[in-house]
Amino acid sequence: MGCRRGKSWWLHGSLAALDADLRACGSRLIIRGGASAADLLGQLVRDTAARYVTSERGVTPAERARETAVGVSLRAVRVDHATFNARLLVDPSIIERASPFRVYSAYWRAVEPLVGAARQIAAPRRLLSPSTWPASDALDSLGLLPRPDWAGGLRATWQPGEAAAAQALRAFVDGSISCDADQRNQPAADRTSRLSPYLHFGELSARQVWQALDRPGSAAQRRSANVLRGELGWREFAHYLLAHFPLSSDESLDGSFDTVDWRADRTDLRAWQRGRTGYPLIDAGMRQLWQTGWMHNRVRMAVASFLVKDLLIPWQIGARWFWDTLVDADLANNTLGWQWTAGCGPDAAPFIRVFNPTLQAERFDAEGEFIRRYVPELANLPTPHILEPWKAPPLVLAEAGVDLGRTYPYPIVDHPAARKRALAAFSARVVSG
DNA sequence: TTTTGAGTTGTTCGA
DNA sequence: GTCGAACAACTCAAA
Repeated sequence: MGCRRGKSWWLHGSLAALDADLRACGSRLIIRGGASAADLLGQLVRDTAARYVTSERGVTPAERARETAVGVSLRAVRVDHATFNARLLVDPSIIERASPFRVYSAYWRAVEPLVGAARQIAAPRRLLSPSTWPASDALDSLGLLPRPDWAGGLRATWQPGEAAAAQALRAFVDGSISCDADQRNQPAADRTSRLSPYLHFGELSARQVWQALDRPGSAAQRRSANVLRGELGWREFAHYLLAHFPLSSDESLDGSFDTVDWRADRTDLRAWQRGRTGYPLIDAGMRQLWQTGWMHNRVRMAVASFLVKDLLIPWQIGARWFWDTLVDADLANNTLGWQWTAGCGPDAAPFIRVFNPTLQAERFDAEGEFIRRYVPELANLPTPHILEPWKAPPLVLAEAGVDLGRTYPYPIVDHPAARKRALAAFSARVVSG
């Protein structure tokens, strides 16, 4: 099972849409590959006699290294290079502190008031063209589209591009924001914004979302909007953390987690990746990810907890799987999510957090609607039993066409026992000064 | 953005 | 009608 790179598929669509948008105002997208960004930009600047280059300011270590190299290369040919914070509500570097925040609530209390009411400037309708256009590689030459074509599930679910992003934002603000915050926790309800890939690819900015949320409404709507501002707050926090702890995408913020007696069980890992753990909510989530390149956040937490706690597999392995399969795979958000769930990162909880996959299903998918959608072999099981097929009476299973161990697996671990094993392994880790 | 188990209180039901 | 066992419902602390 190789990697899928859902986000490569997205990037292809995103670049195609950008090129179309640019062409509509008299410009076009130039694609160059095969060398470092610094060399390629140096070349392009010579080809076009450009005097000034601007770019978005990055956050990840790779982006920052690239910016430095580009800056050096452009200065050498006396071209100005300026970077701007376009990705975040608040630039992480302006938050002055002796030691960086490590807990979300304290971070957001300090940073939310700094989110200014930035003025929005409309995109220009016309762009100046050079006298001759520099050569561009074809978009297809980047090889971003999967071969063989497995992207049908993605095409059915998503439309990349700025226009689609604006539409998704409008639809969300008009509709889902008015719904009960509880509904947004239910994976079957489809009430989340689904804006994450647009935010990741810069087809939508956090400021645009922030402003869209800032509008009059009932008390319930304002509460709901506040919860969503908090989600943007988590996104800010994730980028802030990665900026301050550039190694955290690979290393636990709490080093004692390296001394946990992790398991490296490839069979269990594979069962998790394929959605064949025997826990219906976990399997539904993992299959949603595989089919659509996305997973509901509530379920992300549950499957991550299952991998790290129930299977005792290091969070980095799960993070890599998400990285390869999510269309919204974002280094900062992915890192924070996994470190938080593993408990080795930015979490103020004084206890080891272990999700119970059945309890989560009872709370957030009580009717088994989400499970039925992604685990069709269980679809005919009546409602209480679909959450715990291994406890269903043989007759009920037979009537639903479920043959445990054949059409659907028995649980690969017993959750209560796995929980105890995890708690023991975690408390046995070596905490050094 | 959690779960579990212990302890307490409340309810039911049969003798 | 009363008593007490059994169990459900609830709260709370600890991991």
